[in-house]
Amino acid sequence: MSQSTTQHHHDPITDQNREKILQAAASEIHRCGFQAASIANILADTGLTKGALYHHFPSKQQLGLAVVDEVIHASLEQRMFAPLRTADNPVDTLLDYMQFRGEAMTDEAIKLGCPLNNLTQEMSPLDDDFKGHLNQILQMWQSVIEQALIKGQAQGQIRPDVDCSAAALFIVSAWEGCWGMAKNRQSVEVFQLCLSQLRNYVLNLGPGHA
Amino acid sequence: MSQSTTQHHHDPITDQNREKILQAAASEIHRCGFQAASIANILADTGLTKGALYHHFPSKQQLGLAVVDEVIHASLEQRMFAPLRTADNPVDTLLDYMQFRGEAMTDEAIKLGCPLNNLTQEMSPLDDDFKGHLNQILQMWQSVIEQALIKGQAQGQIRPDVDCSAAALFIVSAWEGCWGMAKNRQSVEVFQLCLSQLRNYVLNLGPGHA
DNA sequence: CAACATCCATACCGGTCGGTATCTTTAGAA
DNA sequence: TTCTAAAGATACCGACCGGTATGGATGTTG
Repeated sequence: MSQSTTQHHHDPITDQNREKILQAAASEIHRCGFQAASIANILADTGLTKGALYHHFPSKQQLGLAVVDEVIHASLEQRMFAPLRTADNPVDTLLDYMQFRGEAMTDEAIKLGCPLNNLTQEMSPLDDDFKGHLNQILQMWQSVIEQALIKGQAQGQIRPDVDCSAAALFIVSAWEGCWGMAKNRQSVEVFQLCLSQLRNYVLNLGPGHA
Repeated sequence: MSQSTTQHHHDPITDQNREKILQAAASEIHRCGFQAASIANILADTGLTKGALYHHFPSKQQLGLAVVDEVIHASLEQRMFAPLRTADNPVDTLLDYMQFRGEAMTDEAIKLGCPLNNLTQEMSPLDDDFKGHLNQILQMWQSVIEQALIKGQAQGQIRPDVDCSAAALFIVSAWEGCWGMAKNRQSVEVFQLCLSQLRNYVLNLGPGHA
């Protein structure tokens, strides 16, 4: 695979058109959802045609799954999971990240909603492949937060009696719920207000809040 | 309008076919979402044809809005809003209702998700009419819970420093979030576990948890 | 050069969609 | 009975969908 840069087969590094299609698909899916996402619109954004798309992806479903893995999962991994894993003080890192996400949120992003949650709500009941790939991301997210809370317990920031697994499950759930509520209201203030309540929940996991 | 039972025009009481279409549409939308809901499938369920549907509803959008108002809103009003409004002890009523919903939840309902949340996530960015009608339900829900918390403050069950509006916003958000998470996992146990964490949040609004 | 695989553009297909025009049937009112 | 309008059935339309078959570039290998 990495024997030579002039290899005969599929070289993912220089595959620019595939990446263009992937990004356009991610944008279209984010706007319209997967089922309503139009192949024609995606191609219009890229300037390419169906020949290019169906050369790189065997079907619309596989394109969607590639968006899930290579765009959504990759973005969360880089922006959230990795920092939480390597943080010395993961609980503060989590709280800071929630604060940051609230402040950096834009009207457009609120209007369209969380890409992960959108696809989860739409596709989980319809397609087991989507459900599996999305589930993997959500499980990873929950796991990262659970480990952060466990590390917080070792550091005395989280009470020892807290069920870190259940708390992590709830944090992820409520986080997506905040996105969803703000999406309907189309208000970043609602998102910030809602997320600050979630911050309160996390703070209440600390000592002195028995 | 109510002058006579033998009136010449549209009598909503004896309009059975309209109700059949409405229920079939609610079911189809619940399964597939609004955009993917097929008029043909709805009519196949009822045994009627397009002539009947487009006699009672001017468009698919208006049919969808009727489902929102006359099925989803009406159901929540009857099963949740009204009991909370008239309860002597609305905080306990809320906690009991959360418990009840968790225990009475079925695999099928978890798989399909919350009808209100499904439509909210799908349609809010796409259609202002849907957004408005759904927003009205969510605002009502939040308001009912906020009033319950305020009444709880008067009864000493909720700390006086609690921001009941923000807390109600978060409760509704997290509630839908729990449903969404369980929808991906397709597990009633996840729903119950998640909702029990939300119960903990509400309990932490009480005295002795400063 | 010739052979070949990659990459992508074009034209086209069957199927489904929401919606409409037209007609028949039904039923209440005079 | 006769008139009238609601109620609903049928056939049909244009638009869009995802997918495919084909052929033409392009560039690498023998």
